[in-house]
Amino acid sequence: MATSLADIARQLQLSPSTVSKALNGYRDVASDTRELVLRAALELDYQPSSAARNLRRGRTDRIGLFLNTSIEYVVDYLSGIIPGAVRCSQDCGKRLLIHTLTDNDPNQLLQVCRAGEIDGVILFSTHYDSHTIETLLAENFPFVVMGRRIPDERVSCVVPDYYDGSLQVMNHLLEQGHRRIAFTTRPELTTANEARLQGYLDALNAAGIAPDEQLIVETHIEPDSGVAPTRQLLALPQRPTAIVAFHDLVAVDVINTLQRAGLRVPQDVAVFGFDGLRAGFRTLPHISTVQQPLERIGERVVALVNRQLSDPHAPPGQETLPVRLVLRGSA
Amino acid sequence: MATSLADIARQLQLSPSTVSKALNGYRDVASDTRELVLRAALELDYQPSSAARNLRRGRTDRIGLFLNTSIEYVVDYLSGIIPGAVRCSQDCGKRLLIHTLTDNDPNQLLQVCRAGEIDGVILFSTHYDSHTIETLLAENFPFVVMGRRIPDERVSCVVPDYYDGSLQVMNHLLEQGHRRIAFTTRPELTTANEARLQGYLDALNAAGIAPDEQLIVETHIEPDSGVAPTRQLLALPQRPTAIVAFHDLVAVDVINTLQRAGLRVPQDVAVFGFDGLRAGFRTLPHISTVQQPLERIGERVVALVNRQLSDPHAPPGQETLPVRLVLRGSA
DNA sequence: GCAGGTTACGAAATCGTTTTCGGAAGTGCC
DNA sequence: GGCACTTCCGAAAACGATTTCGTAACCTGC
Repeated sequence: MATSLADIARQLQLSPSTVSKALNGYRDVASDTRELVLRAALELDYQPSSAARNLRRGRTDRIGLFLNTSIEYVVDYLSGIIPGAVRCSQDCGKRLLIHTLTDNDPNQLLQVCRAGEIDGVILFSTHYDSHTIETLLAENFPFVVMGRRIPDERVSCVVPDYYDGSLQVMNHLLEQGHRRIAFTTRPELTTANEARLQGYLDALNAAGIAPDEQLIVETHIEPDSGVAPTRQLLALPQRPTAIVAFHDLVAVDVINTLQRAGLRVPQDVAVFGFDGLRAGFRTLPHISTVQQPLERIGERVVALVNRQLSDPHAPPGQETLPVRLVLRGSA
Repeated sequence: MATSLADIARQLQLSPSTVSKALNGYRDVASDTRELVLRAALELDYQPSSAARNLRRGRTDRIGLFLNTSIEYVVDYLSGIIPGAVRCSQDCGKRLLIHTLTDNDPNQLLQVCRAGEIDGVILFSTHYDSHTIETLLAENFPFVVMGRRIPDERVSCVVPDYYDGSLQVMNHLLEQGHRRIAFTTRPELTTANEARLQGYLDALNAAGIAPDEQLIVETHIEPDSGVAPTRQLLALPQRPTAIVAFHDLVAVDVINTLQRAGLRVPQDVAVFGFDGLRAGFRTLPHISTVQQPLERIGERVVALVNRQLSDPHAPPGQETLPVRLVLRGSA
């Protein structure tokens, strides 16, 4: 049986109210008694009942994040985000909790919010769901979308500047003299996708190069899904001298495939990825990439949730964070 | 403001008790009223306050898992475990929550347990901590250790059969005619480590081969940490024809390094990993490995926690799950 | 009609905190 | 001594659900 406030009160011949106030730093307590209480609490390993406290206070000081099917890049991305998010939560006096969804049921998210298990929620781009967002807005529940820009000015979100990243990559390659630059893109139409592709096209355009449709190929992030597109590119009569993958995990496939075909990276073909996940260190050479400020994204996301928590009327924040070219060897 | 039991009660001219009983399936309620209540609850999007319910019931139906510094292989391992763990929790009527530790403070784990935020906890091998375990035992708090055997029969744990896995790998390689087989091991002395090494030695011994100390090298799981040991092995006057890495992520480095040195995998050097993480699909060829039954581990771990929850006097369970050789190309 | 049983509901206690409010004791000042 | 003020503490009311227990009302069978 866990020790309660009443236990301490009984032992010290005090009332629970006084004990509570001593522990919560009310000025309402003599410093002697506070000393006593603190000592007793420490001695008894007292930890206030989270349920009781949450019930009474009407809040939990917890921020939730939902993990759906454990897609590889989600987990990888998540682990990049977490240090920043955890640090920021701590600074705000909150704790970050990762919830698992059974069957990826988006309703569970709403249930958890309505049950008051968390005060605010971070929405991962992969379970963007307009019904969820509408409901959260309607119920006035604090939330922030991470990694995707939502075309609704009432929702807060934090996104990396994919467009600029794409421009940076292209300008770097163009400066190096590359003229035939291939680009892999996702089949789905997301704002991130569009931004990357637009950067690619704009950069080519600015350099006076007409885009070649054969150099734009589609691929997924599944294992090996970058292999076929790479082979396809190599089979072209005039093969590209650089390949920009929309994600580091795809770049891994690209590099492996190139090397398998006897080509040297970056001498024969330069390769770029996006995101700056740890997977980029698992090839030789390491992957040159558009580094997302992962820790900072985690930090800002939590900060925006926290702003909504401390001021219910705070305006939503839509933040675009700068990305950074990291040259590691593959380009 | 969220709707409460009282709101429904007021609307239907009933008492909160009756509403509660209707929602919780007591036989104590006329089926007509139950209908009414259920309909009203649905209509009002009613969700019981988690805090109130937990407080009153003295339990949360939540199982916790703690994520410390997001080490790459931890996250990767975790994502393998989770589907099974989530499924099993759901079957037991529980939910799985992943907690983040600030500053990796093991005390936070105890605090969360004592605060009654969760009913039971899954201890990840990476934060094995004898003080934590002693305390949990002393306070009679349900927990199960995952991935590491604890030399204390009061502790439940679930581990893959590393020893057998090591034997299987070695026997496979020996059958293929390999005689000079290198083995990478971790500097730390863990039971898993010992088991793998023992399997290696026993298999060599059974084949009448004297172990060569030069073929046993130490390495970490950091990016590139498998590179130097591989080069070291290649520099030997008589280089090994097979390399067994203690982890898939190390095997990635090994393969990259070999290929970089112009050697073909598996023709010139065969490579094995351990664990069967997705990283194994990110090389060409894919990594042959000792596949852990990840989903099943997740499932059993939750099942053991749940057993302790439903029967406080259930004996601890120490389960060793069989592993399986998966040949994917690198050996 | 009446004892005994069942059915359907509500009153009230309870879980362990927090927080408001009131009051006793002490202090300072004229 | 009286008044105002501060300091410290406790009583008690919440928070929102669950659960025990009591009790009307209704049935059933003799």
